[in-house]
Amino acid sequence: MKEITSQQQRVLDCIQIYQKKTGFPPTRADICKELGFKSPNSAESHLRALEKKGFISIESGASRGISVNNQNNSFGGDEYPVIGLVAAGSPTLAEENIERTINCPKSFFESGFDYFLKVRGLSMKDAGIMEDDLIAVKKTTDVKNGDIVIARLDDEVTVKFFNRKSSNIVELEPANEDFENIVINLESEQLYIEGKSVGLLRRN
Amino acid sequence: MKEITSQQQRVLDCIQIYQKKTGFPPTRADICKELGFKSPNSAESHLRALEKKGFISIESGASRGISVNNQNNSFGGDEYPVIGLVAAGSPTLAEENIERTINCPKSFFESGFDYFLKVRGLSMKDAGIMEDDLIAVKKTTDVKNGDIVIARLDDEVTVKFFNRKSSNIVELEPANEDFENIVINLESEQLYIEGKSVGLLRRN
DNA sequence: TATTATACTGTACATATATTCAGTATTTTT
DNA sequence: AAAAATACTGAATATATGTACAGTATAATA
Repeated sequence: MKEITSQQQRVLDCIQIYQKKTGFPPTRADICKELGFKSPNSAESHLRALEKKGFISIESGASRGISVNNQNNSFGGDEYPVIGLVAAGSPTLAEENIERTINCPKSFFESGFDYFLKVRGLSMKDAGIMEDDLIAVKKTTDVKNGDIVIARLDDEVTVKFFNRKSSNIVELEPANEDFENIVINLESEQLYIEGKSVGLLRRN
Repeated sequence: MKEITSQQQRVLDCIQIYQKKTGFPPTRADICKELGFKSPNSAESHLRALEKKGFISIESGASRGISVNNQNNSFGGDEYPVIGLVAAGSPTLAEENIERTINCPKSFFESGFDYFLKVRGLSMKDAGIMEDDLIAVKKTTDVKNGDIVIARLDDEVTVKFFNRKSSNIVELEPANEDFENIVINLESEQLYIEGKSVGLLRRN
């Protein structure tokens, strides 16, 4: 995605505001009216530039055939899979593990996310994570101490605080005094970081 | 909102599916193509019926000028206010209390909701409600024992479990052993139920 | 320095599109 | 039994709209 100019940003904003207000995209003439242009070709040129840079798609020949390529704006939503956290087995995006999907804006959780993970057990209850809560998971291996991570040891998947003690020692810490820390020596054990928690959703 | 016929429902579904797929509403011809009609007037008639019944709005003269009147479908979202839970004062929807808004589908929490309430303190921590969590609040006075309610005593607003002991006695129970139950005698004290929690949102 | 991208005005036109009119037939409501 | 709503086909048309062409001017890039 190339850089956007300030005028192109104005046009992009205009499209989204118009769509939010009316329910359908603007025509070239609508954009001109909103932004004070006097020629429909002013809008046309900006639209072509925005399309070239990947911000929008234009359906040739179709009136109002503009669609914003929603990357990280809050207009429109997407279906996110809900994956059950089974005691054994990796929480892959394989279809058999998807319980259902939830429609949710892409930018709902700050840094974006990939799927929801349904929590089993109370090992993180003091961090406010209860049974059946849905954790918004961002797939990444870039985690810092104190992050709530989705970790996999062999086939055991677990949600815990991440704490790197030294270059070879990682501790996975629960938030419940009834559970004990899991100490992993990276030299003798395999630890997979599936991702980290970027948010939480609970529905009563 | 009058009753919808099965054919009109097909047309309404068609509009929403088309919009989700392309980013803009269909023309009469598009609807015909999708549903197998041979005359654009078939679509036109259904659109007029849907408009008359309040399911859609049509902008006269505008191409693709159809907008679905989103009541409780998951297409498109709305801005919901986030209200800070101040120690004293009612969490009204007055503008000065709105910290910001969050774009979220209307049907995101099952029974619908009216606003988000930002939590202060840890009095409900054992129920998994932590500081700065956002509770999805549905404005209602219809609460049952065990519901998490937003209650107001004079100017003090609090989030607690609701428990009616008898016709005159209500207990507001925290989920934290460091806090004590609030016992209210309805004969001598005023209790306002602002609403109840229908969900929770946390962003790391 | 030449070229490309940006940022417009203004005119023109083919076609995409809404919309009306004229029918036919069935079902529902009054 | 009459009227209104539903559910279509088919043709016609005014206009809404995308889009190309011809310019002008400035800033950024090669």
